[in-house]
Amino acid sequence: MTTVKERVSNNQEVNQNVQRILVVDDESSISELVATSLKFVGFDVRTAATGSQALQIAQEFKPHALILDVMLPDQNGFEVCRQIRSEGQKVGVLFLTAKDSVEDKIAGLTIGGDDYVTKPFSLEELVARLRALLRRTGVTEIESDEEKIRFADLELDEAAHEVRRAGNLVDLSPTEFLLLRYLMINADRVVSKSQILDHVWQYDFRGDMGIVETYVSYLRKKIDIYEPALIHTVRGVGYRLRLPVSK
Amino acid sequence: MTTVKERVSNNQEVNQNVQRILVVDDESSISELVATSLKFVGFDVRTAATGSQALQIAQEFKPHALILDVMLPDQNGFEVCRQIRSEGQKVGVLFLTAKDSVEDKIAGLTIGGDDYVTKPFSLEELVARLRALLRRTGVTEIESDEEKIRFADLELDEAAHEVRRAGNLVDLSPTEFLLLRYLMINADRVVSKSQILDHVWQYDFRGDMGIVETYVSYLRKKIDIYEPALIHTVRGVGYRLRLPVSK
DNA sequence: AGTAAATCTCAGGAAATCCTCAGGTTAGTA
DNA sequence: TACTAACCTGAGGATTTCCTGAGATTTACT
Repeated sequence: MTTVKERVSNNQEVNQNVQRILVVDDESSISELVATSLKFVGFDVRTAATGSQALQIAQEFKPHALILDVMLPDQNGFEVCRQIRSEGQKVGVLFLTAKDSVEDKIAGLTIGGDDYVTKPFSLEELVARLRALLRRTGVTEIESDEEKIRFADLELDEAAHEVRRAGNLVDLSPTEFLLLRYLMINADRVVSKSQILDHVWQYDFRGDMGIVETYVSYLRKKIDIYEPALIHTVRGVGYRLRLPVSK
Repeated sequence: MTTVKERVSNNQEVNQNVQRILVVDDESSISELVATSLKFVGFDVRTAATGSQALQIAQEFKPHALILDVMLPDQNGFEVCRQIRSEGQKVGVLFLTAKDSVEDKIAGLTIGGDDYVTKPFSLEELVARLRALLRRTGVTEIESDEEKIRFADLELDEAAHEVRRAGNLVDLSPTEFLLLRYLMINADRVVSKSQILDHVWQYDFRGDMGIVETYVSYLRKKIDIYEPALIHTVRGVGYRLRLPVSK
């Protein structure tokens, strides 16, 4: 999450040190959204709007993973996936699919280490799934990522989807889990309610920010029943995970 | 807003060393206000009143960030944003929106590194948000910005939204925080009450300057209970943050 | 279908913050 | 010293923000 500065956005040169992701979706609003977020967290990203364009870019970009809309104007996502793989490229695929489309069909087709996410998704979730996929498919040369995030006596295990406070297992709902992760990733800095909404909730959520308050409240009842309390509200600004200060 | 004379207002030449901001708002009072302030703090600024004009200017000006009213006469701000980005320009966007407008709509759309500020805003806040945005989106080549401002034994941490005096945590309300930041940014120079009002309070505040006195008083009770006092009043002129002089 | 869990809306109450006001204090000046 | 303008600060009411419980709605699973 920290600091990967990519200066030349449309640099055609392939950056060797960073994981490369190719995002394929014909809705530019989606691919832009995803690309921006992924760049922000440190990936090297390209986008394509069609299957054939994706194929073309993949040849020279050699992505570690694809984020691939199942519905594309020229051909379907599975076909694109098959073609790219038939060229010998070892690449994990994260499919994007509409909620109402027949999920089982996708489930059946996402074999191997692949995965899928339904639209609309939340950015936190997308990134988490992508990371898991990269780990699973082992396309990453970098052994960097530990699968646990820690803060104080809090421990969040991505792989096991488990949270512990002072060793005690805490049972969280999916949304609570995403919220806590977002807070932990941003430990010690204030995050506003709209930032939380943007990252934790699905991108088309239209409710008001009260729901963030509600979920913070839920979270507190589960993890801040232990001492000391870690979730602090900064009135008029947002929330912040922090340890009590010395004085 | 007081008096910042902008000399080379419509200089078409692009300054390469300074971050370029394009301000888009159809109310000229707003865009002027914002432009003047940003120029004053060192940005290279252009303004546009419509979406199409913004697009046109963006092409040659290549701004690092946009400050963009959501409501524009010809098209809405999101559309403008999308178009500029679709041309491959990498820009962060700070949306301006009326307080009562449907906030949820914005929340959903300002993903990635973007942010939004509701009208009426305070200039201090706008600039702070803009800086944070530039840091986040990494469009700035300058890695200079630490997220802390220091003066004497005072330390103001933007990210944590925390203030310490001699290491001791000081709890400030949002307005107190903005006021202190303004004083710290202008450390050692006198700032008048109307300057403070212009920068710290929302631009439509209609109360009198007594409120500045009140808040200076609040601040003193929180940070000048320590020795030596740092906030000094310059009678008939304003306030000034300074260390006692040796002689 | 039926149940349980998770999600979301809503609204009352509590608390922090904001702001006005007015009486008291200080600094400058005659 | 007396006067005046500028400034300080406490009090208190208005406003905003936040918390939380309760219920409606959706989703997942049997």
